Amino acid sequence: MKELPKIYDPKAVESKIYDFWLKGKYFHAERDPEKKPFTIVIPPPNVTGQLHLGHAFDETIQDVLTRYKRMQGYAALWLPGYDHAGIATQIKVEEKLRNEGLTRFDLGREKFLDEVWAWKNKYGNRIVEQLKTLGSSCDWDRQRFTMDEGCSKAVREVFCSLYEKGLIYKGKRIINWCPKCTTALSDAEVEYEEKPGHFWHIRYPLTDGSGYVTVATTRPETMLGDTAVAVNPNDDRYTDIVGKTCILPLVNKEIPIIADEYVDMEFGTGCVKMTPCHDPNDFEVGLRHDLEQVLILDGEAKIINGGKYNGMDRYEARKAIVHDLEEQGYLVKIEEHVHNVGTCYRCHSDVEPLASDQWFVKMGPLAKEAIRVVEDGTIKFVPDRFSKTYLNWMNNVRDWCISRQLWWGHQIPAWYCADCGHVTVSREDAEKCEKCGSTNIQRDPDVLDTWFSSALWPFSTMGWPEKTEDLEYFYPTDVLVTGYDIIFFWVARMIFSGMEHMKKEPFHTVLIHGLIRDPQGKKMSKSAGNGVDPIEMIDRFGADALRFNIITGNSPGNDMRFYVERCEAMRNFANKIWNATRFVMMNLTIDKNELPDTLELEDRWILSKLNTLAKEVCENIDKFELGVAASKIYDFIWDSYCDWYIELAKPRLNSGDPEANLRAQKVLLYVLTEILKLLHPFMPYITEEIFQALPHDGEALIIEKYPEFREDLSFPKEETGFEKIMAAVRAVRARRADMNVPPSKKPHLIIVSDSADVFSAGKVYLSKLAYAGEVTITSEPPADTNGMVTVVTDDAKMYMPLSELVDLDKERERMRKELSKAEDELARIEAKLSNEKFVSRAPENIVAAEREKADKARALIANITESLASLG
RNA sequence: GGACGGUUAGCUCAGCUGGUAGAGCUUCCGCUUGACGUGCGGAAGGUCGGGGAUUCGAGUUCCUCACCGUCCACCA
Repeated sequence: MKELPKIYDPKAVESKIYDFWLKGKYFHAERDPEKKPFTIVIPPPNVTGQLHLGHAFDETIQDVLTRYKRMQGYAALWLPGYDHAGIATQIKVEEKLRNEGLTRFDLGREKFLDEVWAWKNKYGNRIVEQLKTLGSSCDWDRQRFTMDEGCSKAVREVFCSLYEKGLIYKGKRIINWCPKCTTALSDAEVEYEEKPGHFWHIRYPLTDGSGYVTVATTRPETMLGDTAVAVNPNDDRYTDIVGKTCILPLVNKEIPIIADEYVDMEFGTGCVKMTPCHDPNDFEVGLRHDLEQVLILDGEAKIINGGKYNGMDRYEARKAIVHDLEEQGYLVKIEEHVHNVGTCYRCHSDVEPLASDQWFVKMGPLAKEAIRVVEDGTIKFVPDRFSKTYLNWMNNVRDWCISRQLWWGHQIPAWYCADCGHVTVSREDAEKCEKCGSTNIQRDPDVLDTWFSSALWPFSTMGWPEKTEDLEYFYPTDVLVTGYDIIFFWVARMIFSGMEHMKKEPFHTVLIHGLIRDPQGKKMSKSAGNGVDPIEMIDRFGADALRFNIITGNSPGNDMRFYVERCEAMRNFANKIWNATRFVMMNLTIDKNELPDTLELEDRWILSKLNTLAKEVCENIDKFELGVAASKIYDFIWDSYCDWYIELAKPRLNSGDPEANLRAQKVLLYVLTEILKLLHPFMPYITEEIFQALPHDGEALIIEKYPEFREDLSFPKEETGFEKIMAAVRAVRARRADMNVPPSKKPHLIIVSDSADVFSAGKVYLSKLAYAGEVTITSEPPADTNGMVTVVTDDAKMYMPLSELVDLDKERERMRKELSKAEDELARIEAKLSNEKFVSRAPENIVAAEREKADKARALIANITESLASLG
């Protein structure tokens, strides 16, 4: 048998094993009518991005599920792919250009796009490779990109079909504008941050000189775009000035005073300046009152239409305007004011609300089905609470602004006719106006929101709009795994897109996980410099250790803190398995994995426990409790298999009895192999490596059958029987440790018990594990217990002659302590049992269990009392 | 303003359908026990945030309060 190194070295194994899987095409999912499909589409990472812990988290969960289902015999497809990430990628390339002293406008659209594609080709493979090092079993043959030909076709089809249905329209609305990215954003792309600011109270004189109105604002520069002042129609204070006009200071423009229900009489002065182009509410009021619209900011948030302030940056203008207002006596007061400022989710610049002509998706009709499928349980969120988050958003969803003033992305398929003004929206590139036939047409320069294409991901990746066999077989997908931070961006939009275009939900389960945070609980970010590089973790501890760390440290939907020490602990776990294997292999003479005909007590014990484990693991994975499943495997391997079963096997292996030796080998190998199967989805590399080194039938662990509960390997009686021996061993060990008896000292062990048969069967193990010399099982305590240490469990009294070590006083004290502990326990149980109501109302089995506990406590007390008496 | 999550051993977290608590790391004691010191054996450590209710019985259900956190909405 080949010799394994003493310490497991993931580096020597992982890439080799990954290549082995690739060569075997195990990741490739074939449509197979004999099998049930199981499908996951990857949340496409940014094509030029780098793997961070968030990805590692997300991908590990998906890989565990995929490998599990694959081993269960499903045609398991994990479909990989990447997102073009419009803004993020364009920003990066523009940054690179800026370092060369260029802007995208210097290059022009076409050349700039060449640059981005070059960038994509340069960095696009990095994240693919990183995903592979993690062990991801994606079907790389089906790799997709949101801007590849097929996905682009899907985008085009969806845009046109929604346009034809009247669900996409172009219109002038207040949108969120990022002056740094110089594009419109959707509502979802705005992040609100609480920032300290001011409330400036400004006086607008009435034109007739009869007084003035005072308005308050947090953005004084917007006054340049004021076209009215509004009051509430029911506000008695202002009834006489409604219909009058006032003079807009600094601008010296006459603007009307209007009445509108929108104004809250209780708030501030009850007078509100109306800036229709820079506030959504004012925009609505403006439409109702036919107010003039004055746009005062350009794309970079510099002042336009603002007289002497033109060309100033918005913050510069704010300062200047406040200064001028104060100087000219219009500034009444300044209050400190903390308010929420919208910022761009990409660059975190303050977003400006401004009126702009943009394309929108009409959400009302689409939301209806999207709400229904979650309400009626067609789509389930795990944990369930996120369905509430989702529904709340979907119920209040506003139209989705989908046009972006970028170049990198899917260009909007709309052509404007210079002659008749008609807009031609078309699946094929238009040559002429569909209405007047003019060739004097120009394509809309804008591109679509990145999320517009990711919304189609579950079906665009399978060939839609063509009717493909893949779609037929693999759609709808099964589980969508993602973080709660992109429920609105992505999950919501996939759901309504799936319902609208496929008439079928895109997945039945949405498994939501939390964020990985740093040890202080802070969000990891590049700017904070507190990020941990998963690749470095893989390098230091192995991918299996990283994966196991992530999976076990977490429960569904909750954030987790990342500790490098935990990776270390999991590496140790991998090493533990490695060495258990080393032990098994160095004792192996068989070349076939099969259970022996006869099973000893301890064999039945471990097999029965293994059987229960398989059941529990499957149950927990099925309900997406991956962390629970993984820890159960961990405990079984470390405690049951390594610390107990291997130790138990040693006497048989060394017994000199070839039959006994053989049986032990067989069970050792069998259980180890089952462990590898159970663990494989979580720790794929080391398990496959070991599987290959052990005698095995199948060609690869990755396609072995996942263990499940087997009635014929369930031995509950032997399990409890063996626990008695374990309890005895533990008790002896504890006592010896307490007395500082070294393992080399092996006294005679006399066991007095009613369960003599069990102890007799375990005699050899007692001597080995409890460091005993001779072991005697008897029904009568020794006549002379003088100088003997007594150890007591529920089922046994044990005596060890260790006279030279026995301090009688200490012994007595200890026994009294144990006695009083046992008596307290019994008192508690008896109190419970003497409670009429408990006995009458508690379920029978619970009462019986309590009675049994009481019996045990009584036995223990009797044992201790007896032993105490024998001490004299 | 609304919704949600958290509050359990020194630290980080488990604890599913109610029957007086577990793990990892840390700490302490001991061990060349021929797989593993990335190890073995043992020990210490918790009035499960406060208060109330339901129940024979509540980290576990309900109400309430406090603190921490997240999301959504947003009155200029």
